[in-house]
Formats: sequence, structure tokens, C-alpha cells
Amino acid sequence: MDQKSKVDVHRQLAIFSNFLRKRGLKITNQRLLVAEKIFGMHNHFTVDSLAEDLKDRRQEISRATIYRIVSVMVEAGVLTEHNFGQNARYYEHIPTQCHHDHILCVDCGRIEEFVNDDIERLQNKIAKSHGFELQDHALNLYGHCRELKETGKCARRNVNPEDQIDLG
Amino acid sequence: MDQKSKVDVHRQLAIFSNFLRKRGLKITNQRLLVAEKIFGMHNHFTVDSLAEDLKDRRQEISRATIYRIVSVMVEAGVLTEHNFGQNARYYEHIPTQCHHDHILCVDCGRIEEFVNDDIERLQNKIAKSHGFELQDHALNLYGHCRELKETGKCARRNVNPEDQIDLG
DNA sequence: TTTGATGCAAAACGTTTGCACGGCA
DNA sequence: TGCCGTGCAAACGTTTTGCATCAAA
Repeated sequence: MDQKSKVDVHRQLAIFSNFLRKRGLKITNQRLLVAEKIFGMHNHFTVDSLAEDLKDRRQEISRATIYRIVSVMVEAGVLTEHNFGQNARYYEHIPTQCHHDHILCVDCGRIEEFVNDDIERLQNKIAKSHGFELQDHALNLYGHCRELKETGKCARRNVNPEDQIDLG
Repeated sequence: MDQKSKVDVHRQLAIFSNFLRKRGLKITNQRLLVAEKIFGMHNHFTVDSLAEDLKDRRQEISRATIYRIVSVMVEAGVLTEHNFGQNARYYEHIPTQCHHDHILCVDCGRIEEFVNDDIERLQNKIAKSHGFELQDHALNLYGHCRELKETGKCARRNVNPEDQIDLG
């Protein structure tokens, strides 16, 4: 991690700690460790993969606790939850980019991000025309990325299945 | 159900039966009952709510079987699966409208449908720019519908929880 | 000291599966 | 008759929860 990232992580930890304090929640070792790990990541993860990543710590953190911490972080607004169509929920650390949507490869599980202001505007228009006050949205595109077509194979089979998307 | 709908249901049953025959799958009572029920519905449902709806039949159909039939119907292309962000998968009978997206009320669970060609076009453009060959997409808008604001209350609390969306 | 957080194990939930039986082709 | 579909119950994977213990405030 470069110097700038470290500073970012600390700033985000401070924001999260503040949230905990304001809500009368305790600032525990587990909460700080989980939050630090997440703030240092810039990819999508599941509770399961996060638990694996946290195994290198001196004392392992239980899954029940990770589930509880993750949901506090979602409430705090520093984490978003995604339903990409599989069994497990995916999470993503927010600060990377304020808002974006996802495009997923059905072959290799690759997840890329995009922003499109025109679509955002159209969504607002549609909501209004249905008499809805828009709160949130999820836009996921599913397709085949270049890799399989160009190289004849892709990551799907060679990678730890826990790190990937299975769109079956 | 009006006369036209009944004809539609029969036409769709014929299409589904054809699919079964072509694939060497058997045309069983359970498959016909489940398909008929689904073809007669024009809303979104879960396997659970479907099982409840089928309880008024002479002999109840087991959930395992319903799961199996539903997945055959998805393969047959007469049913689509949605992930609206809750635990259970939602299904929807296709013929209603060829393709559409959804807008969901976070208060009462109402689900409305929309189509927007501009968004479809933009999605294709985005996929292309990422080097993806677009296969499918999911666009869900979440917001507050008029009901709660205008009447001060909404369906959420008065309805069988199994029939609704819980975006909690 | 008080209260909330943690870890464990068990429960809960939606979904899938192995197997013996039954019904379609 | 042969083989696939069904129903049951058990297994499954993810998530939640009850409870005793532990640690932050």
C-alpha cells in the first residue's frame, strides 16, 4: 500500500470510529481490524472471503462477528451491499468512487465498474413518471469479456472458487 | 380470468409442452399444474408463495418438485429469475412483455415495470466500451411510491409477509 | 460497574440432492 | 417395460441468533 492509501485508510477509520462514538457503539479491536482490512481493499468481497483474508491476524475473528460488523458498516454508509445473482452477498468499500454500476463477466467472474450520467438522469425521469421518489438503484450488466474469446481460456477454472462469481 | 387470458394460458401451455417433448422430458401432472398456475399469474412470485398458491389443489406439490419445475421453465425461456436484493429469488412469467426492468417501493413492496430504449442503447454502448459482449442485465430502481406519503400508511404491515419484498 | 460486543454452537432460511417409489412414454 | 419425475428427508451454504463470557466506556 502506498503512502497516500495509508493516509486514506486512517482517515476512513477515523470517520467510522466517529460514527460508532456518535451512535454509542463501542470501538473494539475487532471492529477496527475488520474496518481497516476493508478500507485497504479496492475490490468486491463476500463475508467468507473477508474471513479468509483476516486469518493471518494473531487471533481469528469469528464469522458471526464479521457479519455483525459488516452490517454496522453498511449502516454507517461506508460499505454497500450487492446482489449479483449468486447465493452470497457481495460487499464493496464505498470511498473508491462515489457511485457506480457494475459489469460482470459470466465466464471469469471479472467485475468492472462504470458510471453513466445519462442513465442516471433517465432513471430519475422514469421514477418520477411512476410517481416514485428514487432512493437507490442497482444496474448490473452481464456479458462475456474479451479474455475467453481471445485466449481460449479464462480464470474461472484456475482460481479459488471463493473469489469468484458463479452465475451457473 | 377473462376469455382472452384463458386462451393465452392454453397457448403458453402448448409451447411449454412442446419444449418438454423436444427435450425428451415427460409431461407430468405436476409440470402442467405448476405451469398453468404461473401462466395465469401476472405478478412476481417466489417458490414459497407459489407453493402456497398451489395448496388449494387436490394433492399438494412438494417444494423440491416446484424448485425443479421452475428451473426447467427458466431453461425453457418462459420464466425469468430476479434478484431484488432480498434472500429469496423472485420469478416472473415472461410473455407479459418481452423485456422490461423494475421499480420497487421500499415501503410497501409494490413492483412496477418499465421499458426504456435509451437505457438499453446506453447499456450496449457501455458494454462495448469495456470490451464485453452484453448478454443480459438487471436494472432495479428502489424508491418510495406515493401511497405512504399520500395516505400516511401503506400495505407493508397488513399483508402476508411472504407476499412482499423486505428491503429492511 | 455497566453495557454492549464477542465467540460458540445451534437455529434459521432458501435451496439442492440421494434415494426409493410411482407414473409417463 | 424402462426410465424419468416425484416426494421425502437429509444435506447444504449463507446468515442470524441465544447465551455465557469478555472488554470498552
